Amino acid sequence: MTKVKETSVIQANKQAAFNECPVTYVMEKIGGYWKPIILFQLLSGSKRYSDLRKAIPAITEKMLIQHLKQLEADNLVVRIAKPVVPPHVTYSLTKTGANLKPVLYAMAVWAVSDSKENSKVFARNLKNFPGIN
Amino acid sequence: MTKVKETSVIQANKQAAFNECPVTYVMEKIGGYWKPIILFQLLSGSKRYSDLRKAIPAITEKMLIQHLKQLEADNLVVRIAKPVVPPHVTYSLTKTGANLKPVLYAMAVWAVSDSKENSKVFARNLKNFPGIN
DNA sequence: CATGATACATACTATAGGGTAAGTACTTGT
DNA sequence: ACAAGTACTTACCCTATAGTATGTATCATG
Repeated sequence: MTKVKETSVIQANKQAAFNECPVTYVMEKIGGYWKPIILFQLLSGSKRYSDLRKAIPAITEKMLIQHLKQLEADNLVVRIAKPVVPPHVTYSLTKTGANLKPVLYAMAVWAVSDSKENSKVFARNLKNFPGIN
Repeated sequence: MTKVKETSVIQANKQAAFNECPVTYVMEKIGGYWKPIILFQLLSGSKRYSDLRKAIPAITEKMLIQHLKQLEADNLVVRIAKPVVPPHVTYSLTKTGANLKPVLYAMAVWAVSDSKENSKVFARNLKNFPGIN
C-alpha cells in the first residue's frame, strides 16, 4: 500500500495540518482522484467489489482496493465477505461515512454554481486539456 | 509554477474526474496542504502578503505565492497591489471564494464529530506521527 | 553606500501517490 | 486439464507537487 517515509518534512506538515485544520482532516480522508467517486457510488447503497469496478470502468483494480482499504481503515466503509467460492464481498458506508453526505452535497452545490458563473475556469481547463498544443 | 506534462494518464484521469465529479472539482481548487489554511485566514478578512506569512509560520514563501496565484487564477481570491515602495499587496476572498464558507464549515463539523467518535483515527495518527518508531 | 523591508521568482531536489502489468487462490463448468 | 470468474496482491515505473536555497527590484534611511 505504497509505503510512507517516516522522516520527511512533507509528512510532518501534513500531520500538523491534519491535527489543526479540520478541512485538511477531511481531505486526507476523501481526497485523491478516486475516493469521492467511490463514496458517491456507495451513497446509493452497498455494492459488490465487482459492481464497483463496473460502475467505475476507468479505475484500476489496484486503485480500487487500495482506496477501499483506506476508507475501511478510516472507518468510512465496511467490508462484508461471505465465505464462499468464488468470493462474495460487499462494501457499504458506515454511519460516519454516510454522515459525509451533507459535506459532499455542499461541495457539489458550490461546484455547480462556480462553474456556471466563472468562465476563467474553462479557459484553464482548455489550457490543461491533454492532447492539445 | 511547476509545469504540467500535457500527455499523462494521471492528467487525463484528473480531467475526467474534474469534468464529471463535482467533489473532485472542488478539491482541485481547495486541495493541497496549504490552500484550506490560506482560505481560512482570508475568511476573517483581507490580509497583506506579509500578514499571511506571519499567520502561517510553517509555510514557505514559494508555497504561499504559488497557492495564492492559483487561488487567484481560480477566481477565489483577489490581489490588490498599491503601487508604492516597499510594495503593499493585499489578498481577499472573492464572492465565489466567500461562498465556500458553508462548504468549509460542513467539513469542519464532520471532522469534529468524526474525530470524537472514531478512535481508530487517533491510532493511525499516532502510527504516522513523525519521530516515533 | 550598504542595509532593511516587501513581494515575489527560480533552479534544484525529494517524495507521495497514481499507473502498468502480471500473478495468486479456489472452485465450477466443458 | 484447462479456462473462467472473483477478489485481491505485488513489483516496478512515472509524474505532480512539496521543500530548500538563493536571487531580484525598488526606495528610504542611517
